Amino acid sequence: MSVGCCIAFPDWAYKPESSPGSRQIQLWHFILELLQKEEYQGVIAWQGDYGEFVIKDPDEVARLWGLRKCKPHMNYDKLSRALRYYYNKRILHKTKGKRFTYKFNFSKVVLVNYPLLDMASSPQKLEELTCSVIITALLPVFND
DNA sequence: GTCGGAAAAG
DNA sequence: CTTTTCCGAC
Repeated sequence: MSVGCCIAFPDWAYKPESSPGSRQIQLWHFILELLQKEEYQGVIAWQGDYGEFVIKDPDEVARLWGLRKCKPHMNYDKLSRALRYYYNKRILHKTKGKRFTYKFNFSKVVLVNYPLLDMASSPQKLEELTCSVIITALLPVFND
């Protein structure tokens, strides 16, 4: 567990500059990025349970991802394989039965000394937080 | 559609 | 190490 300025998050969410995988944007980070922007709600959006999101337009998400990584031949088949590698890493898991739906493991994300809410001692409080609050808190840490 | 092995790229 | 590419199996 690593500690940031205002929040503490698991090591899977922490990628220092020197870390091998940090040189290029991580897929799950990119997903979080799209999820945060309203203009992509027709392409990918939060839906269902806490941390759950649905890819409404798989081809478009793949196109956007390919654009970011300069991989013109990216498609949902390949993007989804990358997402499946996250299962064992406990970053994501599949919401079975729901098409194009995955779920972030925010249960491993613990916020401490949050400016407005005191949830460090109450796991229930974390569940009450909206995903957008979590993302808004996490993204500044990951961005340059 | 989803899964996960295998090989390979960076 | 993460992700890309390819693909057989269900």
